[in-house]
Amino acid sequence: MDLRQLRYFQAVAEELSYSRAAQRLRIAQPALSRAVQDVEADLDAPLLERNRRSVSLTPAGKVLLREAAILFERWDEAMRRVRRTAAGEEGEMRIGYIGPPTQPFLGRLLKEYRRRYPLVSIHLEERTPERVWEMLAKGRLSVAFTRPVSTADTSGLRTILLRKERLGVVLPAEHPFAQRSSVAWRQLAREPLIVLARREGVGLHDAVLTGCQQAKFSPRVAYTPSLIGTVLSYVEAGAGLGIVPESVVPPEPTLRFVPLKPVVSVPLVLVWQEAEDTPAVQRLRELVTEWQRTGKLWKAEP
Amino acid sequence: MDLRQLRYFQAVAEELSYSRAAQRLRIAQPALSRAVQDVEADLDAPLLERNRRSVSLTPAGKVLLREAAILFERWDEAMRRVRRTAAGEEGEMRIGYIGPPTQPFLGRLLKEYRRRYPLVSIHLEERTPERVWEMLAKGRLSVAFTRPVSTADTSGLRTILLRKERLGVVLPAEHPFAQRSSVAWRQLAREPLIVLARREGVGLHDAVLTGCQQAKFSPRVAYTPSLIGTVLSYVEAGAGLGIVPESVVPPEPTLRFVPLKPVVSVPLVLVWQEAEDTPAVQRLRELVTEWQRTGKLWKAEP
DNA sequence: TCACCGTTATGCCGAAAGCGCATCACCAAG
DNA sequence: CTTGGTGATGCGCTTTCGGCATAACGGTGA
Repeated sequence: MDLRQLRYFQAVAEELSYSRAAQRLRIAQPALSRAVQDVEADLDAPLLERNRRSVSLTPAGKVLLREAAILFERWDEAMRRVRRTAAGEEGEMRIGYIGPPTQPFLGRLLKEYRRRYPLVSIHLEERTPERVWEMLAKGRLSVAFTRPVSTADTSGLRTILLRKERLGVVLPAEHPFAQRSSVAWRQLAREPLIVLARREGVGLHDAVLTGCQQAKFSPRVAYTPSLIGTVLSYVEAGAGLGIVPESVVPPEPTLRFVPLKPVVSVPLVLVWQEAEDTPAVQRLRELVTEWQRTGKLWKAEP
Repeated sequence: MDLRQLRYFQAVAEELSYSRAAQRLRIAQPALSRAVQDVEADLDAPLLERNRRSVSLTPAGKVLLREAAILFERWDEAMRRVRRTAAGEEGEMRIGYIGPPTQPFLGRLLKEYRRRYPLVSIHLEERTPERVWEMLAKGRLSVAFTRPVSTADTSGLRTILLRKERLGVVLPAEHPFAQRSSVAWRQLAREPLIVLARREGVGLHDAVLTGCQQAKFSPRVAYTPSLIGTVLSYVEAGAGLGIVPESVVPPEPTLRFVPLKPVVSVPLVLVWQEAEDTPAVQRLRELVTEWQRTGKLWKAEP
């Protein structure tokens, strides 16, 4: 027994007429006659009562008609789902990300993604850059927004650069450097510095150390808090000068951000498993590329 | 896309190997290769990743594999149900019956039926004989145990005789007739009689009147209660003599049943719609026939 | 490095199945 | 009794399906 045969039976059972059903199916009537006979033989069950000039359903026929409707429904649904999955319009995606540097765009990006592909279910995992890379390597994430980490195992992973952020110094508005358009690394040699803890952001922390090293001094690191916001709090409290990427705009008017020279930058990247490059991830990449190309994010609210 | 193709895809997806799948399906490997390609073209979705020496599932392939399992499950279930329905092992049956004369056997009969065909759902409707015939004519019942009713429309209905019950007189144990082996109708001429109400049992009531008429007298009908049990109560109370079929065995030792001569009997029949003669009903008829033939009912409890 | 083995894909042919046309058998209505 | 419409059947054509032989390819071992 076959889908084609079932479809034919269904047509006859619904029309209660072989000739009308044949018209509907755009085939000749004898083919139908055969098909239904074959089905009956296959199930060894009479399905249609063809007595004098009228066709009616036997109990088994009624059951089959009901079941057929259900089966075709499920069948179509299954085909739809496969197509949608292949097109990246349906599926599942686990996104890893690090909070602060992605905060300015991630929300709006995902909002647009959900608008376009509402059937893709998204799981978000906020972690430290190191954890993100680890989960990615283990296949626990489909894709991630993070910073490069030198220790990470990047085999089988592919990345695209989203942005490079210059490092700069955050200082109180009344500080002598506050009005300048840039500050040299050298000038930080004697200052107490405040940098994000290494375990929270290896890339950033190491970039700061590299900057100092290239300027040939060893930094006096006063504090290494776990949150980027806490860096700002320390600065406000006069505990020293903070070093952060430019995306960390101080919200308080009492603080200033001044870029450091020579430019040292920390990249932000999009990473994914080459092996698990699902259509849903591809669509996300397309969206990111579109954003990069046009330079425009989508409005938060339509 | 086709059931065959889906089955082929399923085999490959489960084995993750074309050649093993081909072995399992007992076909040659090239046929499989084609079939899967056709499916992929049909859905325009890649389903299998055949890279270097290994076959793996794409996201769409995973979805299809899951859906396929569900679909085949439902498909098999549907086929099973149709077969079972045709064999009368599954289905629905509305049985009409009249209470008192069927009481000695109906319970055990249905118990055995349920034991043999547990998936047939049975609806029981107890009515007066007239109502039973009416519902049968309207197609509201699949089959019924009842007594013939002269006014009933029997077109399209078929009946088989279950038993013919002789009429007899129920009287107090101390009554002069109580020790006799039969009583002539004539002898009831002067007695006050108690008969079931005509609206409750036309066949029985009319049979009594016919008996009297053939004995050439008009009966003195004292009471016509609605329940057969009430007939016995009246007799016990000394209100007259009851006339009932022999299946009404007086449980009280104070009452006696004595057959009437000449024999007048009321039949009990099994009736069904010729047009709605479902397999479930056929099985019930077979069971009844078996009972009639062997004369044996099945034990109430195994 | 190269031959070899086992993998999937492709070309080709014979067998089988599906379909349409013509026609039959049947029944009801005119 | 004819006529028109129904489903069933016989037959030939076309399509499809499967098998065989073989190609293309990648991994493995000498």
